[in-house]
Amino acid sequence: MAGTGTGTGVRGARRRNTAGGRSGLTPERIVEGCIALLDEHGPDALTFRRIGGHLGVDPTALYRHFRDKDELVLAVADRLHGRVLDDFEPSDHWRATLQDMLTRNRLVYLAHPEAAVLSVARTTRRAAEMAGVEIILGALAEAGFPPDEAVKYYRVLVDFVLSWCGLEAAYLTLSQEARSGDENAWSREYAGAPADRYPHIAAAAPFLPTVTEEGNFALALELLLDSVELRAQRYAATIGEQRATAE
Amino acid sequence: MAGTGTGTGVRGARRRNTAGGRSGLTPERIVEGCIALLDEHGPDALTFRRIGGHLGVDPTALYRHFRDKDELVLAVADRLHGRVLDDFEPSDHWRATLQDMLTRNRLVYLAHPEAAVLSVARTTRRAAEMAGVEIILGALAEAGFPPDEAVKYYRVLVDFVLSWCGLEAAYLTLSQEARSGDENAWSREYAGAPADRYPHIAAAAPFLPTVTEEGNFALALELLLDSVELRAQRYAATIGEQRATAE
DNA sequence: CGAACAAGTCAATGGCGTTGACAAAAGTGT
DNA sequence: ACACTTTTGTCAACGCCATTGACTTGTTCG
Repeated sequence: MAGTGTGTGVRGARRRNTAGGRSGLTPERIVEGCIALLDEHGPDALTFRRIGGHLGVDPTALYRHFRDKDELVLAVADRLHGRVLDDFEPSDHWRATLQDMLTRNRLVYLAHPEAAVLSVARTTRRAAEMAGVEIILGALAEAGFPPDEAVKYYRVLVDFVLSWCGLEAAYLTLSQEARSGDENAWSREYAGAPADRYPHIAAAAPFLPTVTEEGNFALALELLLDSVELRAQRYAATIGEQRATAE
Repeated sequence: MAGTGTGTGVRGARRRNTAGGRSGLTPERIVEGCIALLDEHGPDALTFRRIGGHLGVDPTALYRHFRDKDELVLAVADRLHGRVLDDFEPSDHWRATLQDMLTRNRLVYLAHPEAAVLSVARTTRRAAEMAGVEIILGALAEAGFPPDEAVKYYRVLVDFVLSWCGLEAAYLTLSQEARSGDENAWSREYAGAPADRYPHIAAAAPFLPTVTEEGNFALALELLLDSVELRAQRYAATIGEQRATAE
């Protein structure tokens, strides 16, 4: 229950409900500072020393508001998670709703990879998360799935987007050298693969760099939703059949 | 390039092809020690000091075999990749080949969650990785895709299985408290969701705990391969059409 | 007003990756 | 066998990190 950090386990016991101490430092201001720092200087900049410097405050002052760095990162993640649904409007077709929502989810997470990496495997159980689950389950119900079927596809879609974002975010948090090395692997080393031992790689090598991250995600999501839609249609057909034979 | 660590950039210039120095320290022994350490004490245990302690060697001795920690992690990752292919036999149908290989990939990674977390995001560009890529591209070629199409589905399938394993592995490496807390979220807090605000969650709640990790992965993979197969058939049909009209 | 306590500061701890200087062992050429 | 070069393990140190305990200062409430 990371919350805003106001609660148990914070240095100096419980906090009064005032608007900041003598430096005007609040969990909200800290989280905002962290996001600014992440956006400006990258994931490696998220250290207590640099956050403190950015806010004009002693680094250890942050411990008055967050128990440790993990709680701080989760608070940042919470703030971002809310943004996914901030101005989200369900579409009139269930498939468009799912596609829009999952795509937005990815964009928000990838805007802040450091927070994403640490939070994809966690369940926050806060209001924003529940609202998102409700929307997805609603879309699947609209597709025609009964609850016991819907939960299966719900888990597939959620785990898919979370894990995919986790992978992309982890990649973004790599150091610059490691990342450029990995990127060169595709265009250089795979292109130089011996055609006798790796014929298919040799044939595919020219096209490997043409795949973009956005296109890759879009295709994966499209493949999944295609299958879900197909099964929804089949499910509806068998239900209709059962109804027809029952009458 | 990075290879086993024997190569450029390693402290002390190039190395002779002897079987270890005066302590019998080799890149292979180091990697094995790392995996043992990861399995036993988790991902945070992978520090030069602890590796050195585990191998009975000065921590900085590792720099004679690996330029930096990144290169070491890559070597560990490739060892895992290699285990996926150790006794793998391609099936006679391309879909079975893909399904078997990706399923094996998951099993190997989840057997060493700590190592998996560190390696899923990396492209190792070593032999084992290339062999796996070749198999997947070969299966897609067998499905009827030309290289420029095959690379798209290759990237989808690989990124899917890597990211999925990363998420599951990250979950397995969470502390016991965090994990049980997250598990309770599904059965307790979601079950107690107010039915007026979250009607679909309320309806689905009883079925949420019935989803297993294995079944979840199997379903996701099945959905993806269904779509890939469908597109392969459609692609073959349009090619046949073009041939028919060309004659 | 004064006691209680929150909130910021300071100094210090131990761990991390990494580096440079050094010593000992192992190979190499004569 | 000898001097040589190169490898490879060791040692001490640097700067960074998160985190802690003891302090000071400001705020707030009885």
